[in-house]
Amino acid sequence: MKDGPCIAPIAALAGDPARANMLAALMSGAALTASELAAEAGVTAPTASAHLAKLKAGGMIAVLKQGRHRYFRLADEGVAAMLESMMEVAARAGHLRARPGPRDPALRRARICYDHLAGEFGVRMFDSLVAARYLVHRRDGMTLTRSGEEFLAAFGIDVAAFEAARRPVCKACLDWSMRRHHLAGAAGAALLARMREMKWLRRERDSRALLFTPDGQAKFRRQFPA
Amino acid sequence: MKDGPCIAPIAALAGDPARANMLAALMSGAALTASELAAEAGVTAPTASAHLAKLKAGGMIAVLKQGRHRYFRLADEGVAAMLESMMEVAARAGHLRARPGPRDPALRRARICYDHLAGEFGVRMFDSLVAARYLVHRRDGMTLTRSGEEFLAAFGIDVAAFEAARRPVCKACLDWSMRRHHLAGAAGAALLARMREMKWLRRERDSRALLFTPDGQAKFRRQFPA
DNA sequence: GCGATGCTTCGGCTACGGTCGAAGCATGAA
DNA sequence: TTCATGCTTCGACCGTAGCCGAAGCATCGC
Repeated sequence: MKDGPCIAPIAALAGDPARANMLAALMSGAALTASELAAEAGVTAPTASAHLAKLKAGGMIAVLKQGRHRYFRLADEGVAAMLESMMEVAARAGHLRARPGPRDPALRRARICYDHLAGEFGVRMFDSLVAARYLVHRRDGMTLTRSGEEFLAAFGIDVAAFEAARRPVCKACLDWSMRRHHLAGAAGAALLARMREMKWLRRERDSRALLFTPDGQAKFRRQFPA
Repeated sequence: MKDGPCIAPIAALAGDPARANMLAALMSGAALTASELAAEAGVTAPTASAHLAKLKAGGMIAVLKQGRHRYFRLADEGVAAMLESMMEVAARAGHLRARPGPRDPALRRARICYDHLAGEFGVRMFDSLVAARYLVHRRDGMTLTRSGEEFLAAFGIDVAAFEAARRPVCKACLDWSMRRHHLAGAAGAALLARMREMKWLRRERDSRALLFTPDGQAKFRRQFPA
């Protein structure tokens, strides 16, 4: 079995935390620049450059030169499928790990994931948006529908700003506590920001937990019916 | 995206060559002992022990104690699916990598893969055995049929010895140069051993290439028609 | 009981690979 | 042209993780 397609070098590519973060960010299907990926991975530009060169050499990502930017995306469907299956295994392992200790319930209910809402509330919002067809699944990710844009605008969000930002508008992010999806991307971030603006919730000190006010919770339930 | 199931530790487990070899060996679906896996990975017992402990901790493999042996197998279908998808990506990358430089043609034709025949000859033998229904696909691997056993016996192989050995009799091994399967496992090893015994081929010095004699090649073609 | 076998733990060595700062190329803007 | 931005290359540092030999536990066979 020394022959066969040896998975070690491929797996090793995804095995580094910095590269794994980059790949996870690219799972949205969007093409991101080297700088964006560096920020996503939490490393400096030189380090990111080295990582991206390796991912490229390993056939995991494809690059598109455009002006002085370099956009990176996953090489093909196969790579995306592989990452997906890794997430499945990781989620299962993580799930089992979470089983013994009933983790902080506040974190399970609502927490901040990078810059958007995760946990039970995050999953509920995601499901609600999908049920209302404000958000639809597309090849390679999620898309905001016309009615979805109107909904966000009515919610007090500057939808036009999404166009300006290079960041993907909608991104489904797998929730480690629920093993379901919640909304990431620019829209996910904007929704959380708006909720904080309206004082529906506040961030707990020194924690990623988000605490809803009674009033905020009621309004959330009305806005995002199960 | 800091949340989500983080794939890095999982991928890192499969990213080490020794562990990758172990996992690949377990892909047959069989349960193997620590010693067997150590040999498969080409490391000493202590090293293998450490690797297996890590794989276990990561939820990739399950262990079954039986007497003074410890049998290891893949934890679940999800892990197998993940490894499968990795092999797909690896094969694709390997294929592309092989494209530019026409690699050593002798290696492409016939080479030793661990202890069995790989390359064009290996694939041809595999296809021929399948076409004759000496070998059939089953859930989780290949099986030698009754007529297949008779065929091997007529070829001069001690089929009864397969039972004694704990090693899986038939195993399909993906060929990196052909991107097709060839036969591994005890039967694959026995077939190659018998061919060497009959002087159909010899191993090239300091290489994994196998050189067929003109006579051996003719007999091979007759024995394993395309 | 006693040795043999299978596996694990321990200690120490080594090397590979990730990391960064500084400098070097490109490309686009002024 | 000249400057600014985006990215890469270079050089050096450091930590982690793989590796083995020897010794230590278990379990089995006699």
